[in-house]
Amino acid sequence: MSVGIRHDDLRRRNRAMVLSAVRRAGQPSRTEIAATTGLSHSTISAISSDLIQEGILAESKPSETASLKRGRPQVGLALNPEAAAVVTVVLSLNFLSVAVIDYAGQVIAEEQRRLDTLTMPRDELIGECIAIVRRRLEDPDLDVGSVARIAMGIQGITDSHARAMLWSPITPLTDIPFADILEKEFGIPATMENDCNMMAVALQWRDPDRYRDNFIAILLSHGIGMGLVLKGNLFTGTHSSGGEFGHMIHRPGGALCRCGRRGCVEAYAGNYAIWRSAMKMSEDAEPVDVGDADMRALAAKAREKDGPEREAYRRAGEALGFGLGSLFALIDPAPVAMVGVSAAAFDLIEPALREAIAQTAGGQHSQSISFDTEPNELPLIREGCAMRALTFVDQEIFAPGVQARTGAGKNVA
Amino acid sequence: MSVGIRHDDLRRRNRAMVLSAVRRAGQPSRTEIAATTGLSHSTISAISSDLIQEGILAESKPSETASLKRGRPQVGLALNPEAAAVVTVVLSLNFLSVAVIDYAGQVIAEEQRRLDTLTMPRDELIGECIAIVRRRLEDPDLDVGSVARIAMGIQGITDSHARAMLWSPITPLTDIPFADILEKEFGIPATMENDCNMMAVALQWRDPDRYRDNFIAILLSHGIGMGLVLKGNLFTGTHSSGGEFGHMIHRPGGALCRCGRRGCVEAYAGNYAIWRSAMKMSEDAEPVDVGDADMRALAAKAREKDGPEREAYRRAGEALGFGLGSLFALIDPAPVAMVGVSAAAFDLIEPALREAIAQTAGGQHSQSISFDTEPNELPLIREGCAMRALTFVDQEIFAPGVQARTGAGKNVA
DNA sequence: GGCTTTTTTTCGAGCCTCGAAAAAATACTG
DNA sequence: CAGTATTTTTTCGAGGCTCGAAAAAAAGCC
Repeated sequence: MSVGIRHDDLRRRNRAMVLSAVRRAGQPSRTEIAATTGLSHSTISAISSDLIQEGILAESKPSETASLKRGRPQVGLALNPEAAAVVTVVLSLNFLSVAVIDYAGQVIAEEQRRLDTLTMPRDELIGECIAIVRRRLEDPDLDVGSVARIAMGIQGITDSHARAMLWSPITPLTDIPFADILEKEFGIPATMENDCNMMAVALQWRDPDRYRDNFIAILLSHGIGMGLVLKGNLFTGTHSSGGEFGHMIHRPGGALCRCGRRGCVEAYAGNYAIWRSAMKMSEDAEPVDVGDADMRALAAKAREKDGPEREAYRRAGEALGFGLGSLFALIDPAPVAMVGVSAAAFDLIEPALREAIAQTAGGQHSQSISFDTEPNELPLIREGCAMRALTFVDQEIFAPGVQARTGAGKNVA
Repeated sequence: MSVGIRHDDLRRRNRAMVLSAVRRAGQPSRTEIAATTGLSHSTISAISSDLIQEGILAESKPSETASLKRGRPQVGLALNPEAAAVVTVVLSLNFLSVAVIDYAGQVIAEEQRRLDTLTMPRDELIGECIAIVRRRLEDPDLDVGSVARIAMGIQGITDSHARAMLWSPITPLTDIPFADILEKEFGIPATMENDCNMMAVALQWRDPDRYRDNFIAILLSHGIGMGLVLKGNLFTGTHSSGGEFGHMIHRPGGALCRCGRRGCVEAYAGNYAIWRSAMKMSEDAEPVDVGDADMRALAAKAREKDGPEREAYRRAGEALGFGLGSLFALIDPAPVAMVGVSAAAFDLIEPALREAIAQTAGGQHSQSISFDTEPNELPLIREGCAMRALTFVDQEIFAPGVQARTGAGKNVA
């Protein structure tokens, strides 16, 4: 079934380990790396010497941190920003943004564009994505040859191998193999990632103390999405990106959901559902797109006085609470990050949510369930795409490292 | 974070790989092992020669399979039954059973006992478990020294490290660290496993074609439990055994569940819920224990004519269907095995189940969702415990293998 | 300036896996 | 029935990798 470990895998994996340690720690010394990886100093010395020679890592003068301890000062190792670059493409409702990011994770170029995703024909949508990437790649300031990976993020369902968009609320089009399209167009390996998964990846890098092994990122926006990290790994479905929290069933046969079915969590907690409920429209009313400004105004009104607006948020909280309760029955409680425009209204949602979750098996330790909010999802998605692309480069491009150095590897110097 | 690969890990892992290949294939030749593991013939030859010398594997004469092909006949490698033994302990409602199993997986001794688990005090319950194991271990026919692992399975929630029973429907007692208790008593490493997880493990060994990487085992009995295998690995919660499918919320504020909460799937699909509904009792009625024979009679009645009995199964199917729909929204559809006494009534459950699941996002490809039934859960649980214990021996006891052979390892012969 | 302390590199030993070739064990062939 | 072809298994030397110990390097301390 799974495959044995060949001898050459050893170096490959340990190289990846070292790169991962450097990316995580920033500027660790060789001694620190030896400690975190459990490998011997000699091994770390050999591997890092290789990586420096190959231009992947660089020694950094620790200017002020020195002169505190006695012995030989530690030399920090850092990622060489010029070792490679990656491109992120984020496609969301009526909005396309692209960024070029160096190997150390710094944004070195970006471009954003409004477009009408809902009505665009297939060719045009694909064309826009290709064009915006091409413009960045043809930027004369940029060393095109060093771009080693493209990571595209989209709101909606992707396949479990991160190759294609299967379905998305931002367009009626389905099954667009963006990863293959971009690879073919630019000859650079690409992936097509789910937006909420990328939010989770970004949170793991942003705040590793809070979001390390088990946590949940929930997008509260027009739709309801989820990115799930369990035991340190991003959770995906067996066929698709999975984790469609918004389409768990809250009330069988209940309110009409954007997906055409009834009773989904999203049909009570999505922006359109909150709006529909606040406007005292029927639960069968066709979902409409509500702007962020309108949602903020709605939240303000709900805070002001009791009424249908406040009730709408209460019902959203209830749906989210019972949904989380069912989720927690499966995976046990974990910290939650609420992301998106309605996360800014979490004060209106939280009481009913906590009340609902307390009525579920998953809410047994409801006081230990923590919530954090982040209103702006786009930066998170881009950050997640960037980290995903960079760790791919670490592990798949720089970790084999054998085909690059033709023989003259470690015996020089 | 995760640790680098040391040089000695290599042999250890590849030994484990070989043992795993042999356990899976039965009597593979060295050539077959080389093919499945991807290791070279020389490596397999060296490792298997070690394992044979250590008495873990044995060559087996392939009596009739030979004389079909031309060249040198393949020599089958098999697990040496006497290399070790494991003990399984299965504790279920009013029933305790223990078995001793040899390294090749054959039962070599067993004992079963009825006891009143619901009223037993803590010391007595623990005492009975210890006593039954002791009786088997002190059997003069058995080589006690070779017992390398005890795996205990119980209906209920265990912790994610498989050390303790946290909660169980078979006893009002909570938080019994059975694994520690057995280890202390017998000086043999032990685990405390969740019953449904063991069902899933057993199915994976019984029918690897059908149940390989992604599948669901659902226990339809007094309560509703689930064992989940995703991407080839048993799924567990972050703190507990997790996968409490029966306590996902079907109808917020709905029928009274055995867990004291309302609207759980189990409160509609557990034996007591079906019974309660068929007897036209209130949804608030306290759950009662229903015997297997009564359930079979109820199913017979439901098959006979339309009426409250048939309606009760219909409602159970609806709850299971919406629950599966929510589960599939998270993990995508996968084959399902229905286990337990009510699995024998799956014909009564299936129509409503399929109808419900078709109304959910997870049921999008409802025709591709397959169901299989197995009325008897106890043999599955024991089998799962046995395989879990045996693979532990493969990987943790026989795979280091270094401390056992003092120097005189491979250079002999 | 010598001594202490800490980090990093060097060096030889010990394993492990691999590929190629040899050995072993059987069926086919004339 | 002896020789040949075929397939499996073992043997052997080469190449790599990691490790521990010792050496080297680079500071601060007195």
